[in-house]
Amino acid sequence: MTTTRKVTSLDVAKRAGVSRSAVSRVFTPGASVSERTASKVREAAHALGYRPNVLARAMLTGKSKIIGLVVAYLDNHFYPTVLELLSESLEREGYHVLVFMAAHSADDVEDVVSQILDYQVDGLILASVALSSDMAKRCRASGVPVVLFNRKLEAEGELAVVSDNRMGGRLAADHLISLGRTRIGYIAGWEGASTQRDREAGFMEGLRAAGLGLFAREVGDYRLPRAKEAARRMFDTPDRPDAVFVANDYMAFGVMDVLRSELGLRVPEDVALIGFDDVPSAAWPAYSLTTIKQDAEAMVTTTVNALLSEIGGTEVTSPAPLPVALIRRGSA
Amino acid sequence: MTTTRKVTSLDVAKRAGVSRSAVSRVFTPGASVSERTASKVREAAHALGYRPNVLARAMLTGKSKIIGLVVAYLDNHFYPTVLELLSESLEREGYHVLVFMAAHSADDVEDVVSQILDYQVDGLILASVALSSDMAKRCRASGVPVVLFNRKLEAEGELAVVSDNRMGGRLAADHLISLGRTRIGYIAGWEGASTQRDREAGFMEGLRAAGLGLFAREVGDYRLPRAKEAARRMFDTPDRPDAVFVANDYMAFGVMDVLRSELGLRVPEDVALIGFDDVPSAAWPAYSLTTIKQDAEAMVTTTVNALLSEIGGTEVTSPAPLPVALIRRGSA
DNA sequence: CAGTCTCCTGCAAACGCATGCAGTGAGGAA
DNA sequence: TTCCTCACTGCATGCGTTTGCAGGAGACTG
Repeated sequence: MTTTRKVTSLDVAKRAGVSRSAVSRVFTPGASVSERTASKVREAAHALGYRPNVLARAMLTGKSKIIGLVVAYLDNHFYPTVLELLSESLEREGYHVLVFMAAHSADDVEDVVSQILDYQVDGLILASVALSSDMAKRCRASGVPVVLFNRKLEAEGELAVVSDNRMGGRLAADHLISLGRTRIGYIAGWEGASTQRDREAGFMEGLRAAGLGLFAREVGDYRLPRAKEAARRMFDTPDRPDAVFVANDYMAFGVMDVLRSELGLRVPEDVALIGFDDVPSAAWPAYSLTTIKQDAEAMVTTTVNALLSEIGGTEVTSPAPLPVALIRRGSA
Repeated sequence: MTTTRKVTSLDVAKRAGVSRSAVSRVFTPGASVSERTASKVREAAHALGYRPNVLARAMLTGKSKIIGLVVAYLDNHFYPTVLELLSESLEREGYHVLVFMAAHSADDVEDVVSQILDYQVDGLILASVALSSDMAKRCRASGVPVVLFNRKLEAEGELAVVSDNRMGGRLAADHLISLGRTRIGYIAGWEGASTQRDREAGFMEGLRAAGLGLFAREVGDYRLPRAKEAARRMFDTPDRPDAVFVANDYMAFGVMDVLRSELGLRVPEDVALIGFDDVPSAAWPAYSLTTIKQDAEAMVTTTVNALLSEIGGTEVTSPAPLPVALIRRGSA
């Protein structure tokens, strides 16, 4: 193994016949260098294969150009999409994404956030995961801006980017009601999540507005197996709902599978089904899932803007909830 | 904004009445410290909220404890799964994952790899993406071990972890033949990928062994829209195949959608369909896709082991292709 | 009690870079 | 010519750690 020694700015400096400062300035946009030395340096750098060491620069400037991302559920296809968008968007701004997987326990999140802070990240995005207010404090103490993605914290004034989940729930209710359904059920997500609470609240509001009550309720915790169990409990009985709103698409797929494959029910004839998120596979004909669309792109753009502003020193407040839309497909 | 100043090892040292070296040693496993000072330091550190700066440590030791991951297709559900496994597995070893999205062009990969190297990563995993041998050389020059995940490079002796794609293709062929199908088609992935080539080679081998030729061939490039177009070209004709092997599950879903929803064909009665990967949704009843299972967990474990060995200085050679298995479901 | 060993500790030098400061030279104005 | 300005450059310092080295203090042996 010909472990070639690492090539530093000094090597380039020597080869170009200038000082280390000069080569540093060549790689620092906006610094004062003559075109003559710049080209000498560039040539030497290229010949030696030199590129500035981001870590060393980070130490000095205090800016690591890396953003920490905590994420929990990658099996819910919404999050891979978001990750992809986020990463592309941040790369465009010269940042990169350090990914941390969190189990769902608060302890774990705590632990993970500590680890992230060790990397001197310039910012922190928490997706699908909440943050203890204690932890939030520690982040602020480290001067690391954090934004919650698709989750909000009631108590604190934490920066959060969310869709209008309440309106989404309302749209779902209105749609099912407009279809003439009356025995309407709800399969909830994880009760600790603000998305779950808001979607349910909006949904209930819609039912109430039509003078209806909830016919049945189960909780699926945003997990596939739990959602399927929930569906069985709710529908494997003669006195079953004729419509159901499921708190996200991922669970809705499982519910639809149970309805059609296990219980032999027809969707939407026997039961109308509506999900939330509009993940790509919701559009696939095998499911053709009617759903409430969250605009992932807008959410990501908003998140990145907010985060970068905050990093730039601008005090920023949580943006308004982003609009959602009913996407009518075959299932309702 | 009460931008609390960053707390350094010196602060801790002063508070604990010791030197910086002492606190450093407390946080360096295996260093020589008395229990007495260790506890003093730990207490001071806790009180001040001190944690060692990973970046500073990285500069000195040359080990950043971060692994670069380049990935291209996150819409193919195989890769989110892998990312999750990879990240968890590496976190367990004290590493973290810096994610880079690559477009599919070689230029872009080149560019992305350069960026990664700037971060002084300890290792590099390239998933779903190939590497020019020139780039490989540069990595080796930087002393950064790289392993290709689910892709191999014919030319170079690059470390690569792959399944036995050839055997997978063979299994697919054998199975379709055992079903009595004779007009058998193939929808290829991106022709630049070794997975595509190997799967097709194994498949052809199976057909030949049964004295059959390929009835039809189209290419889907591992992209959903292209796969659907390919399916239309292949099946929207009276003289159509009675079975088709699709180079991965992601495309197979699209193909099945076209067959059933657009062309009104029955699967498997009219056409038997078999995919590759065994992504989680292949098991969902709406598709119930017969497929060749790649053992993602084993692939990840193997990858991590190889990478860590290489980082540890052990020269390592590409492991043998990992076993695959036919998963019989409803589609064939 | 002297000598030796062991264990622990602090000093200082790195790691690779950015940046304030002072100094150089060239060019322009008077 | 002289003085000032301005664009450029190098020196030296510092970012927050780790670590080789040498010194100090006990502990142990004889």
